[in-house]
Amino acid sequence: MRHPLGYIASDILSRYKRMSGFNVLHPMGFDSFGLPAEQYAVQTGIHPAESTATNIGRYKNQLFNLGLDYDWDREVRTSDPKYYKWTQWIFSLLFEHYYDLDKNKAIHISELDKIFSSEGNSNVNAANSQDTVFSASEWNSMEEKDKQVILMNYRLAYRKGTYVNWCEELGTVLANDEVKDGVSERGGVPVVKKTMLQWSLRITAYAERLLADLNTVEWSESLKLMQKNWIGKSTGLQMLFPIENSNENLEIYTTRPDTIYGVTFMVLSPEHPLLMEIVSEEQSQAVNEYREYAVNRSEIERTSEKKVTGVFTGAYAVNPLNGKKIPILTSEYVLMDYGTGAIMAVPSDDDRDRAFAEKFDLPIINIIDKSKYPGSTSKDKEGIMINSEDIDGMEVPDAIKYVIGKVEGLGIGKSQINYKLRDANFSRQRYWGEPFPVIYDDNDTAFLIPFDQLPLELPDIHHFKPGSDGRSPLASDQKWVNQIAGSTRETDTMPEFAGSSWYFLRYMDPHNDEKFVSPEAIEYWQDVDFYIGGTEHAVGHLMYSRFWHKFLYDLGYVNSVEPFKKLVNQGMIQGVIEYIYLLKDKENEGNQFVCASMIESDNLEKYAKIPVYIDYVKDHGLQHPYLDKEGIDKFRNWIPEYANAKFIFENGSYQNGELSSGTENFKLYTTYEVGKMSKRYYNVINPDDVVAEYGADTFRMYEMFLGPIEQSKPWDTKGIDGISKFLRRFWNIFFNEDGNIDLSDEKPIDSELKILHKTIKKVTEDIGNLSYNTAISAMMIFVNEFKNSEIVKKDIFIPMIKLIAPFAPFIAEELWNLTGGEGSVHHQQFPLYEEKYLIDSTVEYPICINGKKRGTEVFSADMSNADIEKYVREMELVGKWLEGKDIMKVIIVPKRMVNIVVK
RNA sequence: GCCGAAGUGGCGGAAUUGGUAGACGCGCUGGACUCAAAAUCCAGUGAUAGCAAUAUCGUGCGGGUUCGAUUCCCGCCUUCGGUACCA
Repeated sequence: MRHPLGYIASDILSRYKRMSGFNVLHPMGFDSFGLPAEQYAVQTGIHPAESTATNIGRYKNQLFNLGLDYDWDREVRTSDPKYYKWTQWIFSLLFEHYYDLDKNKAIHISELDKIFSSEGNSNVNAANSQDTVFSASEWNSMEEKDKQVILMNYRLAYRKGTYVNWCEELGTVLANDEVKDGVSERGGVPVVKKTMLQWSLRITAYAERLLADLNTVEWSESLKLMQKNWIGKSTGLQMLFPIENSNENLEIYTTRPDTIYGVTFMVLSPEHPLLMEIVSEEQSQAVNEYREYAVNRSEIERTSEKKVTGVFTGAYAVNPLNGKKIPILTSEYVLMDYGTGAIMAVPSDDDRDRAFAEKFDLPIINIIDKSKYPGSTSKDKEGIMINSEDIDGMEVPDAIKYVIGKVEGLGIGKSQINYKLRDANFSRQRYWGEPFPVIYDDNDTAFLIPFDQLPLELPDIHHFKPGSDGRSPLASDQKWVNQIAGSTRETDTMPEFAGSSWYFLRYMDPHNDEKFVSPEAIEYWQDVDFYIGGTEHAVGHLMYSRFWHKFLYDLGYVNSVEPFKKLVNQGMIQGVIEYIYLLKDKENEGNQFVCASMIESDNLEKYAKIPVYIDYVKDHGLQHPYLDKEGIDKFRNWIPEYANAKFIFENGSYQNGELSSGTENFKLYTTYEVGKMSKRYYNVINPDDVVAEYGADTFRMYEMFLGPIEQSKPWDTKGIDGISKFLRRFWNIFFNEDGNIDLSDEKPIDSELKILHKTIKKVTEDIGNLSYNTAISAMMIFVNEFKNSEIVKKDIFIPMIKLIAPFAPFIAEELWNLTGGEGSVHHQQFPLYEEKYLIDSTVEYPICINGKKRGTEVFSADMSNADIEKYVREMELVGKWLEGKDIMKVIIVPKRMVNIVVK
C-alpha cells in the first residue's frame, strides 16, 4: 500500500466539515478495471474479477484500520456491471453526438443528418475527420452504409484507422498520456507507431473549452500549466504549395508566415499519403527504403537519439508568393499527426530546419534582422524582415499579419488554430475493461446496442493472453462474438480512463438503476468541492474527466462546467536510502567496504554505493547513521556475496567475525539520500506496520506533521516519537494518579481561556488552509502548557477533545466516552473561538531605532497609535539614543513593534 | 533545450505575506528520578567572541529598493518536477 497521505488529508477535512455542520460526501471507490489486474491474470491464471475483489477487500481493511471515515454505502467499482452500464451509456451518447463549433456544444447526430440532406457538408462547422465535400443531392443518393461512414467522421466517439501507439508486449494500444519517453507508463515496455482500426474520442473538439475553463478552477498554477502545455494551442497559417508537374498541392501549417521568403525546402513526414505519389522514379527506391527505416523505428529510438535523417523525393514545390522552385524532402522529424504532416522549412529561423539544411547542404537565406533585439532567439517573434521582397523592413508581427492576409486573399490558405492535443484512443485489445455496446453488420457498419439491453456484460472467459494479431482475448469467444444473428460484436474493450472519467458523479446517487445520477442528486451535490490526488493524473484522468463532464453538461445531465472546483496534489512519502561504500578494483583482495567517514570525496569514482536494508542501520536517517557489528553480521548473512568481505573503519577492520584491533564498538558509517520507497533500496516502510506499532492516530498525525501535504517528504522513523509522546501526554492529562478521570467544573481563568481559544483559532484556520502540520504544532503547544496541570477543567479540556478529533479519531472518541460525552465526538459541534479571549490587555512592544531593537515597553491595548507615538517621543530610553538626531517618523506595527526612524 | 516550483540550523519544517528569523517536532548536551536501564520530567541548543550582560554575522550566491527584506526588483548558481523533433 502506498502511503495514504491524501486519504488522511481528506479524512481530516471531511471530519472537520461534518463537525462544522456540513453534509459531507466523502466517498471511496475502486478503479478496478485495467491492465495490472489483467497482467496478474495472465501470469497466474486467476480471474481478474477474483483478484480485484480480494485486493479491494484487503485494501478496504487497511483503510478502515487507518480510521478513514468514508461513506461506504456509496462505494463504486468501475468493473461492476451496475456501474459500467452507465459508462457504456455515456459512450453511446458520445457516439450519438457531434460537436458544433459555431454553437460550441455537442448536438445529436440526427441534426447533422438533416443538414446533410438539405445542404451537404460544405457549410457545416463541426469537429470532424471528414476530408471530402459533398452536396445535398450527393448525400441523398448515397447508400446507407456510405452515409454511416461519413457520419462516423463527425461522431464524438468514432471508429477510424488511426495512427496509434502499439505496445507489442502488452498486446494493446495506448493513449498518448499512457506513453512516457517512448515506453509504456505501466511496465515500461517499448511502443511503436502503427495504423489500426480503432475507436477514438474526439476530445479535440473540446480543446478550446478545456483550455479556457482552466481559468475558472482553483488548481495549482503548475498543474494548470501542464494542462495548457498538453493542449498546446498555437495560431498559424495553413496554406497550399503547388507541386511542380502535378495537380496536387502540398498543404502545410506554419506559425511563422513571415518567414515564407526564407523557405528553401519542404519536408513531408515519411507516413504522408502524398509521398509515394509525388516521388520521382529515380528517387523512389531511396524514399521507399527511408520509409521502411522510419516506420520501424520505435518511439524510444526516435526520442532518445534524434538523428538528422531524410531523403530527397525528386519532386519540387513552388512558392506561391514568388514562384520559386523548392525541393521536397521527407524526414522523420516531421510528425504525421500534427498540423498537416508537412512543413515549409526555414533553416534561417528554425533550429531543426537549420540542422537539416546544414547536413544536406541546402541553402539558407537570412530573412530576419535581429540586431535591434539583443538576446533574441529564433523562437522569439521579433526582428525586421530582410531579403523578403514585399515585406522587407516590416517588423515580424506585422509581417505575420500581412502574409496571412495576402495568402487568404489569393485563396490558397487560411489562418488556423492547432492543438497538440490528440483525439483519445479508446480501444484496448484486452479483456479486463468495459465491452463496447457496439455490433457490426456485414458492411462493418457500427450500431449501438439499445440502451435497455445494457449493461453488456463481459463474458466469463479464462484465457487472458492477448492475441498476437492485435486482437483482444474476447475475439476468441466465438459464441459471445456472434451472439446476435447477422452481426458481430466489437471485441476490444474500453481503456482504464473510461470508468474513472465520471465516477465522482456516480457517488452522488450510486444505487440508481434508472439514471446514471438523478437530477435531484446533481442539483444537491453539484460538483466536487475538493479533490485530492497525485500529479500523475495531470494530463490523463483530469483531462478526460473534464472532457466528459463538459459533454454531459452540453446534454444537460450535469449543471456545472467543471467537475473539480478545487484540487490539491498531495506529495509522496519518500524513503531514505542508506549506502555503504564498496571499493572498486579490489577484486584480487576480495570485497572491501570503507567507512563513509574515510572516503575521499574528490575520488568518488573509486567506490560503488551499495544500498543497505534500513533496519540494519543504527541512527537510520540521522546525521551519522552507521552499521555496528550486529548490523554488519546481518548484512553479511543477507547477501552471501559479501559474507567474507572486509569492512574498514577508522580504527581498524572487521572480516569474517574477526576484529583487527581491540575495539568492540566500531561504527561503519553510512551515507543516505532521499529517494523513492522501493524494494530495490530495501527502504519500504509499510503503513500497516507503523499502525500496528504506534496506532492509527499517531500514524495519521505523523504523516500530516511531516510537512505540507503538497510536498513530497522522506519518512523519518525517529520523528514519530514526538507525535506519540504528544498523544500520550494529551491522554495522561485526563487521568489522575489513581488512573481515574475526574473532571472539574471549576471555571477556567483568563490565561487558560486565552491559550484554548488561541489554539482553536489556529487549528480552525490551519485546517481550512490544509496546513495540518502547523495545526498539530498549535495543539502541541497547548499540551505543553497544560501537561502538568493538577485540575482537569471541563471547559478547557472537553473542547480540546473535539479539536483533536479529526486528526486522532480513535483517541478522541475514547476520551469523549470516558469523560461522559453523549454519542460520538465526531457528531459534536467543532469548537468555535471567541475573539474576546484572544485580546491581549497588554502588549509588549520592542522599541526600535532605525530597525534596531533598543528596549521594550508595555502599552495598554486602549492606547491609540497617536498616544503611543507621543509616549515614545518622550521616553528616556529614546532620548539616550537620539542625542543630536531628528526623529523623522514613528512607525507602529500593530502587536509587533514601535520603530523610530531617525536621520 | 523549453516551461514550472523550490533553496532557511545537524534534520523535517515555521514565520500573521515587508515587521523581534528559526515556532513545533526530531536529534544532540547537561541535570533530576533510579542500584541500573527504559520511560518520564527540567534546562540548554544558528555561528563567532565573551565568565557574563551583550555584540557582530546569519534565510543558495552577487547587487538594488526600504527606517526595516526569508518576503519586492535585477543578474547568476544548484536541486526537484513537467515536457520535448508540435513547424
